[in-house]
Amino acid sequence: MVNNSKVYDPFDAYSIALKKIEESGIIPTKQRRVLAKILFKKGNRHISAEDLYDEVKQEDRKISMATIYNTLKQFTILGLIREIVVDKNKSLYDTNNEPHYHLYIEDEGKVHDIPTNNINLDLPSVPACLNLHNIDVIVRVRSVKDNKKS
Amino acid sequence: MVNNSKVYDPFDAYSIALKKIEESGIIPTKQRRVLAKILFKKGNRHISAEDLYDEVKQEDRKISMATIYNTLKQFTILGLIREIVVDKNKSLYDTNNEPHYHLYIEDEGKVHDIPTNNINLDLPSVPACLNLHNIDVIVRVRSVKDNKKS
DNA sequence: TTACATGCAAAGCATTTGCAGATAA
DNA sequence: TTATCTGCAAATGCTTTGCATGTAA
Repeated sequence: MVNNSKVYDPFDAYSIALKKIEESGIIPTKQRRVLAKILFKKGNRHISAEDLYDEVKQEDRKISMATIYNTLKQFTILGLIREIVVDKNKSLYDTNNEPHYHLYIEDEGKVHDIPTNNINLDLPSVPACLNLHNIDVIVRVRSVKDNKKS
Repeated sequence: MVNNSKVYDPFDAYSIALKKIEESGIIPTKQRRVLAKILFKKGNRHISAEDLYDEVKQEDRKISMATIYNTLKQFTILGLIREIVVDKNKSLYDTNNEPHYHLYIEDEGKVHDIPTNNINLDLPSVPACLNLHNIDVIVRVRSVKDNKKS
């Protein structure tokens, strides 16, 4: 018996995530709960697999990279997080489930959210033969101090 | 002496590209001209490094992958093409220099252009401390026939 | 008990790099 | 001639996979 039975709190992202995990049929193992806590107990995040690995270590635990990747994939399929591909060589995982877009500061490798109400995106309707999955908007910027050519 | 001295045609994308290459100071070597021809003589394209490699081979030539990657990077820096990262493990290079956004059909791995006049994107103004580099809009869709969950 | 999950190490794969030889001007 | 470029092979770095072991219920 897993002892994580707290009362479901519809305003707590971690609580919501745990509920979705349980409902989905996958087992809420210790690793999955630890990762969910890191992901959802600290507000909206844009976190890489390696960041997660390090944060687990900071809690004097250890979860293998294989499990971290597996879990990130499962959480993505469950709709708990969203993968954002800002750079060829690194995926970030976004815990913000509200519609929003991203400001990517290239020289820092950091992502910030842009609330949707600041953006007005009128798309032509998607053809009936296609299922809309996602709309990624990434505004790519560089710090002014970093004035390398174009 | 490189024998590619045709009259500059301001309406031909290949001609424009060659001119920019010459003006930039990099040498318009045979490899660079072959790649520029493939990129710009066939209308707007979204092509991967491997696609390019294969198309060169179809012309009974051979250009090494290292050179292809080097050239794509240089052309990107020169502003001749734009790198679009649709998927974690593959970059595509876009020869369309007009402002536009992308429709990405995930199960096919294909990208189509969405003309800008079909989209109305009102962004909050970028803070003065940042240089706007690019805005990527990727509309991710799946074929209806491909009805895997979520 | 048993299906499912984890973790290690190895594999995979796109991309980059080091460097010797080739080439443009 | 000489700076620049090319191509091979090796290296890199993120991510995935195979498989033996562990675990939740």
